[in-house]
Amino acid sequence: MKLPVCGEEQVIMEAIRNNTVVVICGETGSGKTTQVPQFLYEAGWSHPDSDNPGLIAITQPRRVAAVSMAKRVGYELNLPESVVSHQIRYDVTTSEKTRIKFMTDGVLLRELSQDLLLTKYSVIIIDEAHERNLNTDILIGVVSRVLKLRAELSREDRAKIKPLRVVIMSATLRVSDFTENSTLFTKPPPVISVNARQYPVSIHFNKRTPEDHVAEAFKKVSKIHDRLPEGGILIFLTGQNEIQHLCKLLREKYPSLPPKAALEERKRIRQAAELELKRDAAIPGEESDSDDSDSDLGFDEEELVSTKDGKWEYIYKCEYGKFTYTISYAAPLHVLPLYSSLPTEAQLRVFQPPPEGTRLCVIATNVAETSVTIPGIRYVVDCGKAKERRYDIKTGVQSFEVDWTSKASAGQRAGRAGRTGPGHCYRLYSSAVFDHDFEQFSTPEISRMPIEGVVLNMKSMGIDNVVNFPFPTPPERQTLSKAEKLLGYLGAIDTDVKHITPVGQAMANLPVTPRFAKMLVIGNQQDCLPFVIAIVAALSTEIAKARRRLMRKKYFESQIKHAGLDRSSDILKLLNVVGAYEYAGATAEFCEENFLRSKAMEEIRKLRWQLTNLMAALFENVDVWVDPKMLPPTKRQIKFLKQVITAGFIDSVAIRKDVIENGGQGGTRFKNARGVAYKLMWSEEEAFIHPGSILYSQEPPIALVYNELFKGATKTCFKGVTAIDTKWLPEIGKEFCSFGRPLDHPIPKYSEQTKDKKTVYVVPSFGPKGWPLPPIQVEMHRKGTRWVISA
DNA sequence: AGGGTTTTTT
Repeated sequence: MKLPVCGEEQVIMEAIRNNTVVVICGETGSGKTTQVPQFLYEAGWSHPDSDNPGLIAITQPRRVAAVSMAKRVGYELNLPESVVSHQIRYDVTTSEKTRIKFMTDGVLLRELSQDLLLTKYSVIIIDEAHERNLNTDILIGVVSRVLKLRAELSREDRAKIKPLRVVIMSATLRVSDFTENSTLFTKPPPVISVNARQYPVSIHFNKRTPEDHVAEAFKKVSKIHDRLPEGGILIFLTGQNEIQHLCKLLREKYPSLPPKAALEERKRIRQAAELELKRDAAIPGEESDSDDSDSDLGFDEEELVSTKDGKWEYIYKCEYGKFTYTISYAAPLHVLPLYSSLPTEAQLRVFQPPPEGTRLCVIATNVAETSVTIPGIRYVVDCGKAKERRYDIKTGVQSFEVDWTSKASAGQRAGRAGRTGPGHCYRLYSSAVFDHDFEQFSTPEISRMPIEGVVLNMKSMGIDNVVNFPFPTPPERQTLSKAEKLLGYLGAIDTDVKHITPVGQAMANLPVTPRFAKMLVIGNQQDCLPFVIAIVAALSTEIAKARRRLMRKKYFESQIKHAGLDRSSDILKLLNVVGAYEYAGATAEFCEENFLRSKAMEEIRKLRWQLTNLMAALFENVDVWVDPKMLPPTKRQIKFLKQVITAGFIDSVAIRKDVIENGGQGGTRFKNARGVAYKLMWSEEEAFIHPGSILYSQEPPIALVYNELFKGATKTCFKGVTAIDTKWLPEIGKEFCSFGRPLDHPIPKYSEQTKDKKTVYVVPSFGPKGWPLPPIQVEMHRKGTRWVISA
C-alpha cells in the first residue's frame, strides 16, 4: 500500500526547491516523517557533489522516535546506520558517511551553540511541531534566524556557503503561529496538506457529563465489550490512581483467562466448520471470486459480530469460505495499564497481541496520545481531561491540576481508533461541554514552564535581548524577567546589561538546568565534585517510585537507612541512594527493595558519566572520574555540599515563621515539623515540610532551601529540603542581604593598636521581605567618618 | 505518626 505522502512528492520537492521554509501538515499515518527525508535523499540532497551537500537533519521531540525512525528509513533505503544515523543524548551512530540524521531537538539546539550557522546541514526538518514542546519552539525560532544568516553569507560567496532549507512538519493544521508570525518568517511559508491513511472514526458524545469519569468509563467499557464486535479498547484517564482503580474493576468483572472448556469448544467448532467448508469447496464449479484483491488478507480470520445474553456470535473465515457460529462465554478482557513511570517491560506489553480469544483493553494517560501508538485499537473511551503541571511564575509554586483537554487533543485521542480500520470514539462528556469549555489548542509548553535554561542558552548564542527573539508564541514578559533575575542571582549574567558572564558561559555548556550547572561549576573543591555530579544527576531525574500504601512503614525505614548519619537534607539522602545503588551492583532488585525506579537509576548512571566527562573536558583544573564505589562524604564535605546546594537554590530559601516573628532569634521548640509554618521569599503563603521528607521527624531547622514547592490538596509543601545555617546566607546570598546597625550587645571589640577596625554583631536581613536573621559577627573598618563592613 | 505526581529533553 502506498503512503498518502508519496502522491505529493512532486509538490513537496518543488516547494522545498522554491522556498526556504515549507510547512507540511499531515496526520499520523501520512508517512511524512519517513518519506520526506527519502524524497530529499533521492533527489540528490546531502550528496557531496550536489548543490546541497550538507546533511539532511530530522528532529524529533523524543529519543525513542529519533532512534526508531532512523532504523526505519535506513531499512527502507537499504542503507546502514552509518549513513542513515541517529543522535540522542547517550547514543550516536553518525559517521563521516552520514547523509540523513535523525536526532532529538535538544541535540540540535546543543549543536547550535557550537555552530550557529549549522554549516553541516543543508535541510532541517522539524517534526511534530504541533506538539509545541519547549525545545521545538525554540529550535524553530533559532533556525528562522540561521536561515537569514545563511542566505546573506551565501549571497556573498555561494561557492563556500549554501543556503539552508527548513521544513516544519505538523500533525494538525494549527500552524498560524509559524506561518503568520512575521517576526519569525517575513514571508509566510507555503503550507502543504497531506491526507492521512486514516480510517473514519465516529464520535459519540455523552448526553450528560458525569461527575465520576472513572465509573462512567467502567460502564462504557462494559457496554462496548458486551455488545460490540472485536477490536481493542483504549481508555484515556488522568493519572496512575485512576488507571489502577479501573484496571481492578475491569479485571474483576472480566477475568483475563477464558474457561478452558470454552476455548476447546471453540476450537472444535472451528475445525468442524473448516472441514465442512473444505468438502463444499471440493464440489466443482463453485469457484470463489479470485479477483477480490483484498481477500488474501481476509483468510483465517475471525470476527465478532454480535453478543446477546452472554452468547457471542463470530464469523469465522478460512481458506475455504466463511462460517458463522455462536459460543456462550464472554471473551475475556486483557486489561493493561499504561503510563510513563511504568517499567519498560510493562509498557511493552501493550504492543504484544492479546492472548487468543481475548480483547485488548489499555487504560492510559496522555502517553498514549503522543508518545506511544498502540496497534489494533478500534474503540477509544475519552474522559476528556488531563492532569497538567501548573507553575505560578511569581511564587514558584507548582501544582498538578486535572482539567479539560483541548479540542486538538481530543481529536488526537479519537484518531487513535482509526489506525487499523474504521473506529469509534466515546467521549464521556457532552457536546455542549466540548463546544464551550474546551480550548481550541493546548497551551504551548513555553507558556507553562520556567525558562531560565532557555534564556541562558540564548545568551550563550549571543542573543542578549531575549524579548526580541522570534518565539512562535512569546512567553510573558514577567516569565522572561524572572528567568533573567535568577540567572543574575546565579552569577550567570551581568545584572546591569544582562550579558552572559564567563561563569554563565561555562554553565551554558552543561546540559542541566542553570541551578544545577551553578552547583557543578562551584563544586570542584575539597574533592567534592564527584558528589556534586551525583547529586545533580539524581536531581535531574524523577527517582522515587510510586508506593503502595501497605509498604508505608517499610518505605520510611528505607528512607532513614538512606539518609545515613546526616539527616538534615533530602538531597544528601539522594546522594546516599545513588552510592548504595552502585555499591549493590546497580541491580533491579536493589531498586525494587528500595522503592526506586530502575529506569531512573539507569538514567542517573549515564548522566553521571556524561557530566563527569564534560566537566573534565571543560575545565582545565578538573580531575574527576566516575567511581562507582564512591565513599560517603566526610563531615567537612557534607558541610561544603550543603553550601553548594544553598548556592544553587539561593532564591528558594525559607525561614521558620516563629523565628522571623521573634526578630530572627530564639523561636519555639518543636519536636517535629508537623504544622510548623515557614515563610517564603516570593509569596505571602506559608509552606510546610512534607511528611515524606527526612526532616519531618526532627526538630525543624530555622532555615532551609528547597528544590521544589508543591501545592497539594491541603497545603503547600517543600520537596527536596536541605537544612542550612543562616550564617552562610550573607556570604552565599550577598545580593539578598543587608545589615542593620551594629548591636550594643554583645559589646563591639576594637582592634588593639589602631582603633580603625572593630568586630561587632549585626542583624542581617535577608530576601525581598527583609527577614531578620540571627545576629552574626562582622568586621568593620573606618572609612572617613563612617564605619563600613569589611568584605 | 505522616501526603499523594503527566510528560519530555540537552
